[in-house]
Order: sequence, then structure tokens, then C-alpha cells
Amino acid sequence: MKKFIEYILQFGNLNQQQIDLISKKATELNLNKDDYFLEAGKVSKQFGFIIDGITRVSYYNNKGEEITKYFIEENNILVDLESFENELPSIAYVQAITDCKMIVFSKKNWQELLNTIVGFDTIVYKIISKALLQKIERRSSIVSEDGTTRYLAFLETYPNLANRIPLSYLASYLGMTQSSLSRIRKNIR
Amino acid sequence: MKKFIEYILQFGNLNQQQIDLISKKATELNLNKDDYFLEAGKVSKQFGFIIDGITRVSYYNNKGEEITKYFIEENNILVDLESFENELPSIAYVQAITDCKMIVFSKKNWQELLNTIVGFDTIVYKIISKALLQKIERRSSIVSEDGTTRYLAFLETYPNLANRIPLSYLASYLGMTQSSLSRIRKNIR
DNA sequence: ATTGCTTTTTGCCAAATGGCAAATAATTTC
DNA sequence: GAAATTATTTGCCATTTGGCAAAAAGCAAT
Repeated sequence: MKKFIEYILQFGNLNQQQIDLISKKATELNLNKDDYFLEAGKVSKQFGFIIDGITRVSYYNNKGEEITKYFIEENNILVDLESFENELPSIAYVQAITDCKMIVFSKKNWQELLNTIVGFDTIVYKIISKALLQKIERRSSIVSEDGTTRYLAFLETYPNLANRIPLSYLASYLGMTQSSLSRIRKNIR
Repeated sequence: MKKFIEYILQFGNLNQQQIDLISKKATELNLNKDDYFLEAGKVSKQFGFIIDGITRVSYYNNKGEEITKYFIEENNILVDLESFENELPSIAYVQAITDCKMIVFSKKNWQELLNTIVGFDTIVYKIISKALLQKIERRSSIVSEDGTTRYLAFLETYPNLANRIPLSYLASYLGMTQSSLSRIRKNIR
């Protein structure tokens, strides 16, 4: 919980009473490796924050291949905004790819916090827009490079992720096949 | 201006007085083809909305190639959030690729609207998060496909854009060379 | 240690894309 | 409308990546 409070306080100030309220509304959630936080077709019911672990967001393209769109690791919020805010079915899967320790808020509790704490909406806005901008940034530079460059860029963006995730997830994230990524790795050594 | 008001009203309600205030704070801006709305290194001073025309956001990768990250067309907001909100130098160029008719707000006027109109912040939050989510969506599905599929997907996403933009911009957006895109086009015919 | 299961690497060849330069087409300027 | 400029297409060949299947390596359970 402390980690989440520290995270929030980067984006604005809160007094102790407000912090206590947030803590009270939060729930701890532990996911085992391969558990789903959210599945396509279901409505996202929780606003999450990853204390520890790595998740991925994936979908199936029209060839039926499972594509990893994002990796989201500890110290980041985890929520399907469209689904959570508008109560629409999610398009994507969100899955733990390591054991994960999380903090989650039900929609009801989250709303209560937004209604009760003055200025919380602004903090949340900043958190969300930063998270979205980060997603955009991580993706946008990747398309125009060749496989090797994309892989090297990935290593820089996520310095300690490459060893913790299966090759197949990483390959689809980088837009290449598993064998190509394997060869690229080999050439780099 | 009417177009912008209509756009805003999709995201929340405003009374006539509030609408008038917004109109009063807005400025019309016309860009000629190839004019820059924002240049890398400079701070974004304006919150924009495109009434008519197409712009692109670009940067130079480390090989010195100019890469188009996004196309942003009429009926969308146009702002470098990081730069506008935090007064940091922009990383990217924003350029009109057709003549553009825009509505813009200075940072000062924009702040005044946020401070004066109750609920405007919520509307703006919705507008911005929708725009960011759209950017993410447009990009994320593109990486894992081959050139032809990427081009066809582009045609669907931007049905009437392909003929209005130079091949070189589109090629770099799609992550391929100009000649490859030219060949792909030929094969599709 | 052995077995069974999953993940990663590798070989082989085909297909897609890149790099470069020349040819063609389209657009602008005078 | 001719010339100059810019954008697009094409040819040729090298390089990268994909598809498929088999081999090797890693891991877990017994």
C-alpha cells in the first residue's frame, strides 16, 4: 500500500486523512503467474496498481494469432479505461506473466474517492494521462525500426524484463516471430 | 467554431453562457500546407482543434530519418500534452500537410476556462483520454502485421486520407520504405 | 536420474522488404 | 506550355524475416 501512496503523491498532495481513506478503500489482490486480471468480453471492474510483478495485455488478431500489445510492470496502474469507465466489454486480455501483488479498487470505491477527496480527480487525470502517454511513447518509436533495433530498444525501455518473460510474448510484442527473435538474440551475443 | 462546440458537447453539457465564454477565448488559426504548428525544441503554447485539414506528428530517429508518428485530421484536438501542460520543449514536429483551419487557445485562456467553467476539467479530461486512447488503438494493432495488412488497415482507419498525403509520410508511418509501399499499392490494384 | 512437457534454438528454403539508382509521372514555376 | 522541381514507380540484387519442422535445452514431477 505504501508504494501506491508514494506513487500517487508524485502527482499531487494529500493530507493524512485523505491517504487513510484511500487505504481503507483499497483491496490487496494477488495473482498467480498466468492468472487473468481481465478477459476479453468482460467488463473491467477494478482499477489496479501493480506493487510487484509483470502483466501483459494481449488480443487475437484476425489470423488468430495472440499478440501482446503491452507489458505493464510493477509501479504502474493497470486498468482498461474504456471498459472501466464506460462499463463496456473489454477487447483485450490482461494476464499476469509473473506472480503479481496488486492493489485494486472497486468501481464503487473508486467513485467514492473521486467524489470525496477534493482534487483527487486532478491527480487521477495526471496519473492516467501519464500512463497513456507512456504507452504511446513506448510504441511509437518501435514501428519504423528493423527487428534488431526494436529488440535493443526494448532492452533499454525495460532493462530487467527480457529475462522474466517468455520469448513468444516478447516476439509478438516486437512484431516478429519467435524464431526471428531467437536469431536476433543470437546475433547480438 | 460551431464545429468545436459540437465536438465538446459530445463529452458533457454546457449552457449558452459557458459556450459563449469558450468562443470568446478561442482564436482562429489558418495554416498553409507544410507550415509547422509546433517544432521540436519549442514549447507548445496552444491547445488546438482542427476544423479542416490534416496534420502529422514527426520526429527524426537515430539514423536521421524523418518518421511520421501520427496523422491527426479534422475534428480532432491537436496538442502536445507534455509540452503544453508542463512547458517542456517538444520532442516532435507538428506540421500541416494540407491547408488547415484551426481553433486555438492560448495557455492563459485555456487555464481561465478551466478555472471558470465548472465541470470543464472533466470534459477536457474525457476529450484528452479519448484522443490518447485513439492514438494507442491506431498504433498498437499495426506492429504485428505485414506491410500489405498494415496498409489495408490504414485505409480502413483513415478512409479518405491516403490520397491526400504524400507517399513518403505514409510509408514512414507504416514502418516501411517508400518503394515497398509503392509496390504494395501496385499489388493491391 | 528418468520421463514428460514446454520453451528455445536451429536448418532449410520461400517470401517480403530494403537499398540504390534510373525511369516515369505529377506538380509547380516562370 | 516548356522547363524545372518533386513525387512515385520500377528494376536489380542483397538482406531480413517468415513458415515449418526437427533438434536441443530447460523445467517440473516422480
